[in-house]
Amino acid sequence: MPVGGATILHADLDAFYASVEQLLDPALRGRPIAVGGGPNGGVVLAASYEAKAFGVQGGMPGWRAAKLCPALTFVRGHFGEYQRLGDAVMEVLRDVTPLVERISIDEAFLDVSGATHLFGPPEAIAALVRERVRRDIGLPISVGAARTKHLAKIASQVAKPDGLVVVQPGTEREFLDPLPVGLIWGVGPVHQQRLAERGIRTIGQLAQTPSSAVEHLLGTAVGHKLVAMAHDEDPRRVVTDRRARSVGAQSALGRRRPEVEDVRAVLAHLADRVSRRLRAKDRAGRTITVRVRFAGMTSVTRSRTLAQPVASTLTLTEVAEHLAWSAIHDAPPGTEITLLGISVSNVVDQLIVQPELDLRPEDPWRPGSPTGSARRAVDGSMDRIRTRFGGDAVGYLPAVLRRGAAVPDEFRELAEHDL
DNA sequence: TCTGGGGTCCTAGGACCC
DNA sequence: TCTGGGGTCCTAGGACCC
Repeated sequence: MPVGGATILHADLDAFYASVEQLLDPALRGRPIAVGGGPNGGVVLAASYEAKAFGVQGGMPGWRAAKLCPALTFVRGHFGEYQRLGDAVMEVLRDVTPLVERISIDEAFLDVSGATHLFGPPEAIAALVRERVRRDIGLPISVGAARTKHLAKIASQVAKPDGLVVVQPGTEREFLDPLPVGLIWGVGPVHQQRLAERGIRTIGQLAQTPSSAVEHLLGTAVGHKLVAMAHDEDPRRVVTDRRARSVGAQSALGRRRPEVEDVRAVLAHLADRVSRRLRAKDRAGRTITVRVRFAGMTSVTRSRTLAQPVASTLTLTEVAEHLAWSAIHDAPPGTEITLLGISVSNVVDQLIVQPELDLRPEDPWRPGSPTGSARRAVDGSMDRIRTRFGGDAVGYLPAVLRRGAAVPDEFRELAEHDL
């Protein structure tokens, strides 16, 4: 148990992808750069601080970024390097304590309460981590230290770029009160707007608002949580073995009229990616959700929960196809689609193979499709070939996806959570 | 010129059960 | 004949995060 001291650290690499590019190519240092996208299309995945100064942000269409910052240099990502360097940073953190909770490629919480006898007080540990990451890896990293995860995370945001902020116990209120509510984890543009309409802009103002009023504004659970955060009540511990509760894959397609063969090919490709990840970890899921985005950015989901967990490519494809067409048929005739996605939730361990597919007649499998054992045999041999010869040895990228601006698989993998 | 891809959690209504 | 309250699961949508 932490007894006092700002023993929770939040370590967050600064503009990670962009910093890696500047590390790899000295000519890019000190210049506004964007990873991904381009002046004619695609989205910016990350921007250097020099680019952020012009208002360029991740997720922004490339043409808009180029307009904001005419001198912007677009670079293709070195996704393998991001994975390698992100992992290396985590090893530096684990040298300090095993209590590291990685929450993304470039970000982690540390509980250093057991490390102070070796390395000194939390502020010294934070400084040490920053120095080692800079010296051994060459990347800038910001660190926040506080008594809770929530506050440590806010502190690291305040510390950016390349800084260290320690919230000493007892000084939490004076630190939090003047900060904008948007710094609270879980407060995005919508909540911020709704709070602002009631005159609530700072965390201090939020802390002085009755919980019931905020719950009325944002819903019971969200409101309750936010007020607790504003009061600096955060019971969460650092958890080292987090596992994903769902696994999914999606692809933007550009605008197209939905055609049976296209839809089937894309869904088969997505189902293959999802089910391979499940099988690799001996897991399976009961709920299958399909997302269809239509031109105009409106998107709908259709889901179905099966009696048995599934992890077979073919089953997933068939259920997904059924769900996708149910969504498409509910849209006005002639509507174009721009994205298809599949997600599997209600995920469970499945060390023993279930008789997945000897199914009820009302289930939507096509008549004459393979039995459960045939499906397992196909998946099994595909998985073995891929293990031997690499992921691209079998399977194919549908022509529909090749025509669009498909994102490289290495980039997808960066965002995957451990199953 | 027209917006990526991976996730988490919450809400509300309906079905169903006891 | 009319009626309660609690709990669980499922579906669809939405806000948010990296």
